Amino acid sequence: MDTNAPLGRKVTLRDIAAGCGVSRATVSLVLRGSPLVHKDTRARVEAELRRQGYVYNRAAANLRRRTSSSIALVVNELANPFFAEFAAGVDEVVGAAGFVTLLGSTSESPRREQAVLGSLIEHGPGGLILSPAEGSDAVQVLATVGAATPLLLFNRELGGELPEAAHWDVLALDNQQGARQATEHLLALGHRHIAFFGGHDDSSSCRQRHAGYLAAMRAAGAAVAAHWRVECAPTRLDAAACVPALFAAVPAPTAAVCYNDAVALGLMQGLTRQGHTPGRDFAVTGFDDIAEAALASPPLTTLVAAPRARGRQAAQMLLERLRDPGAAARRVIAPVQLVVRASSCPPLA
Amino acid sequence: MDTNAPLGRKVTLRDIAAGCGVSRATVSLVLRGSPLVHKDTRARVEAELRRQGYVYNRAAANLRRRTSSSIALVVNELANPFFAEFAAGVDEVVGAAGFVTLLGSTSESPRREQAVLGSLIEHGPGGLILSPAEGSDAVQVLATVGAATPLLLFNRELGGELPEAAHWDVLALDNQQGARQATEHLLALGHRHIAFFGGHDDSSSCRQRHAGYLAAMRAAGAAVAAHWRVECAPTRLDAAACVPALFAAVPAPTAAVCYNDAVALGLMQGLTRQGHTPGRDFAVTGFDDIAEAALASPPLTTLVAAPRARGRQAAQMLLERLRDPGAAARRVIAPVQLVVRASSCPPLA
DNA sequence: GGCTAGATTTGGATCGTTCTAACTTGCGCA
DNA sequence: TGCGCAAGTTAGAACGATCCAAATCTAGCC
Repeated sequence: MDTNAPLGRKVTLRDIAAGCGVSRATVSLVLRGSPLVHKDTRARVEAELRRQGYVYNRAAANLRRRTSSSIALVVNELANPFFAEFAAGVDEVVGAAGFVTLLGSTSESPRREQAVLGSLIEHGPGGLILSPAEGSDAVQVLATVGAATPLLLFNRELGGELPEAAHWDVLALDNQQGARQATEHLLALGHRHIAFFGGHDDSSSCRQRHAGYLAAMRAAGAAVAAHWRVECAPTRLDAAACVPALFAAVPAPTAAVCYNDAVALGLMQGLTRQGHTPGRDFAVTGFDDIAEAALASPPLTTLVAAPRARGRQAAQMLLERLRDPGAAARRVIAPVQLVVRASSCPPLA
Repeated sequence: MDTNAPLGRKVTLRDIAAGCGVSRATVSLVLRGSPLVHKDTRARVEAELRRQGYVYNRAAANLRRRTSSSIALVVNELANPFFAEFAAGVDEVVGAAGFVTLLGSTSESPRREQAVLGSLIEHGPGGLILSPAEGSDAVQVLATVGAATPLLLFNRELGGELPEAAHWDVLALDNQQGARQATEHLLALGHRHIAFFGGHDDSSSCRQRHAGYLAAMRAAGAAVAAHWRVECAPTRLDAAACVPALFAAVPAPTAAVCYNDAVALGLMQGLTRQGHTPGRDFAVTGFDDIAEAALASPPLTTLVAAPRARGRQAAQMLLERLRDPGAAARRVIAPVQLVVRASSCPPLA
């Protein structure tokens, strides 16, 4: 191929047609594997395609056919391993379906999210998977995405007033049930003084997890002391710094359900610094099962959300929506699974 | 906006033009902020754009202008945090330049790489950033990418025979210099018996790192025993299993430069199992500075490659290439930086 | 040979935008 | 009055594919 590439002008249908004495229409049919063209013609055209090194211009085709061959994926933070896995899962399915993934990362900034959405939408994706930035507004998002592009929300809800006719699909994690499982696990081990540690209550996922914790405590008839709820930024560093607050009053907790793994790791670090030994005299659970969770010492009991599988699932849901735009909006809550490791010990006798 | 959206037909220039009694050309000029249109006309058109909820069709524009507004990014494994960071860096710069990122992940399979490249290239990206899968072939890659799309290789070389007129840009890490720094650091601490542990010599990055180690040893006049080179798969598990080989003969090493962090963590695990205490009676260095490195016990001395910055750099290089397609091919070797942590101790007295 | 059914092929319009070259105006000035 | 010029505006042909309806080419059959 490429034998006489003019270098600069791309090879088009017209060149191929001219090159083997058929019409553009015929070449187009060959490209799309139509049964209408004669075997010999097809062979001749295919040879010419190879000879000239033709590459299909899908944008032109999409323009004419009024179709799309891409899916946009906007995540709040691609560098976060959780979302990287998610993106990998999305791309896997999207690619297998013959679509291409348009990527955007928002760094948790609603302003950047608006810009990214605006830019992506101009490329006419067939659908959009969005893991909203913290604090992004439903009305604004809908305004730039428009009603024509199917939208699937992952992991978080949109903030602000919901417009009346808001219809999009949702794939969320079962935060509440997950935190409840973790709490029940600690209760079953014999703990009664269990804290809920980390995160901020203005994040919806944190509220849901906290609610799950409270539900489990209530169901077990366990009292909850006010100082057992310690808020902090969802980072290892801030978590470690906030540990003293847990022991500021009596009764001190003997275990903590953490907002997520980062916080849990920070908590364990802070505990060690105070002379405690997590996994021996204090039980800890996390959420997410990030890579470090299994490697920490002690290894962290946590909830696995299987982000890659979630990515595949999200892509699948969106593809189904493309097939049937009229179907009712779906709301899928994916279960999470408790993995018990050494960090969740029974209370000291 | 969106007041009377026909739902199904998208709003085009023609609709706007008709809606406010000007020609398509004028609307087009307004969209592109041309100074040619009269202030009042512009205002009228802009109002109509908002009223009808117009969204720009960049694909159509690209078709006519014969330009592109996307950059393709193909990585061998997006779920790997190193490449996720890299991708985030790429997207940051690509997005800021008004382009969109087309994403593809190959799962280290040259076959999938071919498929992904073929699919992406049909969308006519302005350029392509590729971190090749292990074992992907130069001739094949060039055949599907074509000569028209600028190519930037990251992190790895392409295998196979290089075609005569192979011109692409390259951004690589300074593997050799990095390993040399690590080795010199151990030498400076007083070690003389230093092993090179892990990786396979058929990977180019491993060969480069090994060469850096040898150069440092040679420069210091330190002898190198044959059993100090232990090959293993670049995984924690296999590394831990191969530890005994280091001590199979005398003199036993007192330190090891490892192929990467995964291997280094495995080595430390294996050492502990054998009754050694890494960071006290055996010094270890890694490569990559993965997230776990700082959290391991002891924290791992390693080389940071700053993948996010590399992503930004790669995107920048490609954008420069788009601006000046004729410039000579560039080959940038990004330096890596040694971070000293507790795993690299001086030899026991 | 004329006629028809089926198999192939094709010209020209079209998708939504931009580009080119030309077309209006209005105004100042000889 | 007529002319040139600048400022605004626009018709119509692209870009590279697909769709549609119509054209062409077989055979087969009476």
